[in-house]
Amino acid sequence: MTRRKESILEAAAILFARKGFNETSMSEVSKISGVAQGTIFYHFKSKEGLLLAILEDLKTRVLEAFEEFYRNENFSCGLEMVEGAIAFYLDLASRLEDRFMVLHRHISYELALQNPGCRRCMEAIFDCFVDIFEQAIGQGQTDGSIVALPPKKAALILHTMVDGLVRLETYQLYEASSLYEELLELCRRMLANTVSTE
Amino acid sequence: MTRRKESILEAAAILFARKGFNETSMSEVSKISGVAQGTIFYHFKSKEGLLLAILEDLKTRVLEAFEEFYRNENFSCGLEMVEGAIAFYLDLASRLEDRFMVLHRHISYELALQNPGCRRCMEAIFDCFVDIFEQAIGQGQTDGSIVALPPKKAALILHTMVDGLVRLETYQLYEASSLYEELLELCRRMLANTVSTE
DNA sequence: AGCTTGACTGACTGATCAGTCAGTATCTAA
DNA sequence: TTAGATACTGACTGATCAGTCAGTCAAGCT
Repeated sequence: MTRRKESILEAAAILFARKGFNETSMSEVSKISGVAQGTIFYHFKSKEGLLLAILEDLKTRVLEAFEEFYRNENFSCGLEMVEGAIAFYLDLASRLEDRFMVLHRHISYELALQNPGCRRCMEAIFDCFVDIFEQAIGQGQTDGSIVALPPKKAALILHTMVDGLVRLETYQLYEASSLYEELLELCRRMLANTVSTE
Repeated sequence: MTRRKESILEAAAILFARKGFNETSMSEVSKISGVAQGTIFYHFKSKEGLLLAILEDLKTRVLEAFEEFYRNENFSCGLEMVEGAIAFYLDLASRLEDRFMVLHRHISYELALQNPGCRRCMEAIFDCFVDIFEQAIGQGQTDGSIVALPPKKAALILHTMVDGLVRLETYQLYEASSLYEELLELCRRMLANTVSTE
């Protein structure tokens, strides 16, 4: 990846995230990235191709972070791993704020509907997120820290909750960070196995 | 409200919901609504004014539904009222599917940032949703069916969960309706007061 | 030196779109 | 009946934008 290509990708990600895809013109991307407009079309075949490249790049980063989470995994029980997964997710969303905003834009879902490559990419990202929660719940059910419930469904709901917090932050509708402790507490109550297995 | 104006509003709501605001041209709105393009600008001062009118109309409908919910309120305890509120929200989102999709579009939040009237409208809708949950939680804490926790924060998280389910349905990422029972169960565990108050 | 190639440039184009406007039709009330 | 108001029309305009293309430039090879 040349430096030029990277700076186009970075500028486009920021603009698509903050202004939106259709609200951003290629001449703006060229201005912000400091690259001539023609150069963008030399590296990316179209505006949509540029969006796809941003999503592919995000997929790579998410999968890397995902693997790191498992490598450093060191939780005393599944319930604690769920808490770790929530913290991991929120940390990732904050570090990759602009990329998550692009991911949350409708345009990405619309592109996924008409472009199989994009759909595979979006699914990989989404599956990765849900997987973390599902693994943690599965482990918790094995070690007895989490109550019996369908792991996949609970993982989807968990992801929805945590991602909702990220959305609240994005839209600045509420001081979302102040909800973090509450969210953890509610998730614990939601999942914790209160019946002793001994 | 003339019949012409209504059909413009209806067509625009459907198009803005399914295709997006910037992806919909005024000539499409005119074609679908069966009204000349000039007529749209006779009734609405601009394309953004049309979006604002859709949101104002939604606000009216939501506030009406909200009042009806309270009128028919007949729950044995606060926890049951929370369940009723979740059912109410999902039913409303399904009946007003297209309007909710418009509400979920970034463009609505962006318009709210630059147009105070739009912001007041969006806040009224949002507050109304969170209020239902907050009232229910408050009642549950009074009657002892719901555990002690900050009602506003818990209401925000509840809304996030239920709205997340609506989003899953919109994006067709998962057979979301199959999550309904699970969601109810998790919310019950999350909020239920397990300590006897007697 | 001469040749090739990949990176890069920015002026240009055809298409699209929001919004305008001059004019027509329909209604209403005196 | 008619004058004025309100509702409606669709061709038109100026602006914007994605994408193109003819050509420059520098690095590497022979």
